[in-house]
Amino acid sequence: MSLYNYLWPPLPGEFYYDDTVTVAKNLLGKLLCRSTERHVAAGIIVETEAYLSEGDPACHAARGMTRRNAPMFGTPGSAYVYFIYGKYNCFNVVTNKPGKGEAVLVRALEPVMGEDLMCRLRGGITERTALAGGPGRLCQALNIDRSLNEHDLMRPPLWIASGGEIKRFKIIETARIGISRGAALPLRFYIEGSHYISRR
DNA sequence: GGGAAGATGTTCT
DNA sequence: GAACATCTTCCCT
Repeated sequence: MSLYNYLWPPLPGEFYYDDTVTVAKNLLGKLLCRSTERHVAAGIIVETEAYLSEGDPACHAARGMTRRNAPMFGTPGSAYVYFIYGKYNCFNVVTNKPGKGEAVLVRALEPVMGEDLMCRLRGGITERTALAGGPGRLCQALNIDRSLNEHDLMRPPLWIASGGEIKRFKIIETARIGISRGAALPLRFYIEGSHYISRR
């Protein structure tokens, strides 16, 4: 148990056993925390997308379980990480109920700690808005890859904490980004006015 | 500030 | 063999 896990205790498991749209909204303003041997990096979640098992053809689980999407059917509060476009990883949080096949894609962070580490992992990029603004970027910045599949997000080296000190904000709902099927559904959520989201 | 195009490799059909 | 929950670079206005 690291010092930072004590300072930023993980959200309880019940948080994730809820309607996936509700969890996607509730994750906004929370802290995604990553520890390594020597460092801790963390950022405020400012943008998410919900992927549903019913009526949502864009969801990886829409056509049943495969080897890739199996972690989506696991325990709410565990990680689903997949590899995309030959280069990038995307980080999701499993939600709802075990076996349901739903998840929330975390799309953007506002860096709050360990920016030096994020900068290095991102190949020297220094603009704060580009460090973790985008699902592929935030996985690079926090060194998240498929080895963290099914990781329990109540424990280091990757956990989600309450961002208790974050002030009130309004949630904007839009269509999701980068998909062809189910593209009209309003399942993307972000913090109004945030400069750190992936796209306007 | 925005649009187009190419890179890249795993997964599923 | 096609699709893909993306990013970067390059060129345009």
